[in-house]
Amino acid sequence: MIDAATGWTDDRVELLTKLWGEGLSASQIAAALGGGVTRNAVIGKVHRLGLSGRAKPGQNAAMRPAKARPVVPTPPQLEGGRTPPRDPEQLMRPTVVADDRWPVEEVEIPVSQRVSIMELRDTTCRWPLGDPSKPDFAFCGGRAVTGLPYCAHHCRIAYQPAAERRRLRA
DNA sequence: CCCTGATTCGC
DNA sequence: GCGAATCAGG
Repeated sequence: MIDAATGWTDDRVELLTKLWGEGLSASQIAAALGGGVTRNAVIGKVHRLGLSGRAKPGQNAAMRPAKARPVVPTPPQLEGGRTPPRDPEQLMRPTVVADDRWPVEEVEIPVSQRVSIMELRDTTCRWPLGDPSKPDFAFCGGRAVTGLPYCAHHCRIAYQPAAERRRLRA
């Protein structure tokens, strides 16, 4: 194990810096980082890094009053209306984790809370589940992190730390 | 009540 | 260095 959850590893700091620079709020970044990191931890780190004092509070794309279309950061797959793989099994398991040995907690998504596209609210996690071409297609339906399209769990998957092969070499 | 970042201060 | 608690605010 590579002390991931403990302390700020290079890639976590990297992601923090990147997302902060993109204007995401501390809580949003905390959700993306996962590992029990709180927004306070993020803010504290931001200050220690001297990243504080961002441009303008509220000018962030992800925080703006969602008008026309909500900003969808990094859908691992299924972007656009494109229908990627035909294999339902693959769709059910967005293995974005790929080569990373990132400790993404395996949390089962309660099928019971899944919602259809009609039931999506702005605070509903839009993580796609299932085959879009089939009737059983639905979305995660969890409580999305404010300003982001996904719940905390799916944020961790959507916002993976920059692939750093540097350490992977080990 | 939801959220925001800023600061303090014991660890 | 870290982050919970707290503060000040929207």
